[in-house]
Amino acid sequence: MTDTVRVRFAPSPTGALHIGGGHTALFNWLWARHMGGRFILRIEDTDRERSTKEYEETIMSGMRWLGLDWDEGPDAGGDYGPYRQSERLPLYRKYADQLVDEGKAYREGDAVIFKNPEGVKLIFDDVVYGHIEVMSETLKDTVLIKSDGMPTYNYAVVIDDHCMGITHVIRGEDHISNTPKQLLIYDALGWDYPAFGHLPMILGKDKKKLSKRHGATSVYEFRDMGYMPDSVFNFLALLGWSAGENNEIFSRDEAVSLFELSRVTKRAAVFDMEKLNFINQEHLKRLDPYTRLDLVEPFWREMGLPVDDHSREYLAQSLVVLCGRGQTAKEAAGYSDYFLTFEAVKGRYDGSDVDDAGRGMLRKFYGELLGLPEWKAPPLEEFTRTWSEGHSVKMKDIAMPLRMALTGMKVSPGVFEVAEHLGRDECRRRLAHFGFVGSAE
RNA sequence: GGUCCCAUCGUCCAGUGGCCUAGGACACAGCCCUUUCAAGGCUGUGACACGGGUUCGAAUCCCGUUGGGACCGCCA
Repeated sequence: MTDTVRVRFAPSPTGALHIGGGHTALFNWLWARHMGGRFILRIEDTDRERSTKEYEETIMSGMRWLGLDWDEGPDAGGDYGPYRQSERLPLYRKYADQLVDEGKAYREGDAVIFKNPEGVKLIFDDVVYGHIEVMSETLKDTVLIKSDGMPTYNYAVVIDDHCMGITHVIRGEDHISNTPKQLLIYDALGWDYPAFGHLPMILGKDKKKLSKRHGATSVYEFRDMGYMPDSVFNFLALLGWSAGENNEIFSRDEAVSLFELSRVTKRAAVFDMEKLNFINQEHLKRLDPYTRLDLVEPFWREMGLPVDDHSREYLAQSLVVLCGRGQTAKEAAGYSDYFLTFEAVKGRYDGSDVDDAGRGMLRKFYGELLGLPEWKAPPLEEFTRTWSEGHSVKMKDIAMPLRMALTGMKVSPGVFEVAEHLGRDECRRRLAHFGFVGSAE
């Protein structure tokens, strides 16, 4: 039991779950699950100014959204709690006092400061970056306890990782230069080092560290844009790791079984929206219609469409007809409004692009079409093809107006599939509205 | 400035001394399919930063150069 893997994600609750934080959490989670270990959530709320309970909540729900469940944490409990640093103050105090007593640290005002030794070679073998060594004289004295009684990051992280039995410290590459400082504290306390595995940074398109300037950066923004948790998960997992040469679209379970910390790459990765779009579309395609419906429905509602006027069956089938069009649930919702209401069509199209001569032909054709015995896509298409040949008009000259009248869009799924799904009566109603079908005369 | 890290197509990855005239994916271009758009199929453009070594042999190892990045807070 003592040698099971224990990893942690230790965010500070000073903002929503950032895409970089999500990446770090994800890799920790993958390693824990792959190894059958424990994934711990620790809240590093030692910045009294900026930490809030609300952000703590936001971060946790962001992780839940991504499907990263933790075994120990502020809400989950565990044998190594408390899991909020603000609640572990006596512990930090205790070791700080010990360090002062041993002459390894000194007090300055209310603060406790670690005395930086000289001539010590600090060495660690990073699971990802390999052998790294730094001489202690390149470092300075570091504050352990701040004047307000709170521990600093570099100190608390050591105490907690040790006391919580963390076996692998997996975090962003920006912490590599912090590691030697922490090593000094491990040494001073006579503790063994955990294994360290630093993760490559995630950059924006301009190759600068990802920030708000790059648009969406909190995982919630991706949810709101219509991305699936599974695809954000998949995409993030691909930043700095690969599951093998021909395996880019995968599930959580597949990632868990394939993941290897030693296969993580060192080079910073650029966050590429295009790739995320592709991955999301792939995951969307693989969904069964009703699950897809659950994803799209909120966006239809957001658009003010009459979702409740239709059956679940009809709505799900609408997405089947849509057939993978749209890279996000939001796009899919936007591409399919005409299935829910004719109003959307009327808002886009008024039939004025058809001249009188054209209208005459269309009335003749649509009149016959609407009279067909079977209202199914194949016979509709078959009839249309035959008719267009018989009257020497191009297929698209009679199919396109139909598309416009039915969907109000130049672009849609196969128009006969759309017509079938809409039903004969609804099609007649829409065609009649634009005068494409003769009212009695 | 000091310390540390990184360096393969525009982007994400594969590649761990010979299988590499460097492979896949996204994006891009063309073609096919076709009632539009997607999807799908096919084809193409496109990279080992540079210079020295080591070696019979280097994208892979070593050194240097250049270019990026991180850290150097009583932030985390």
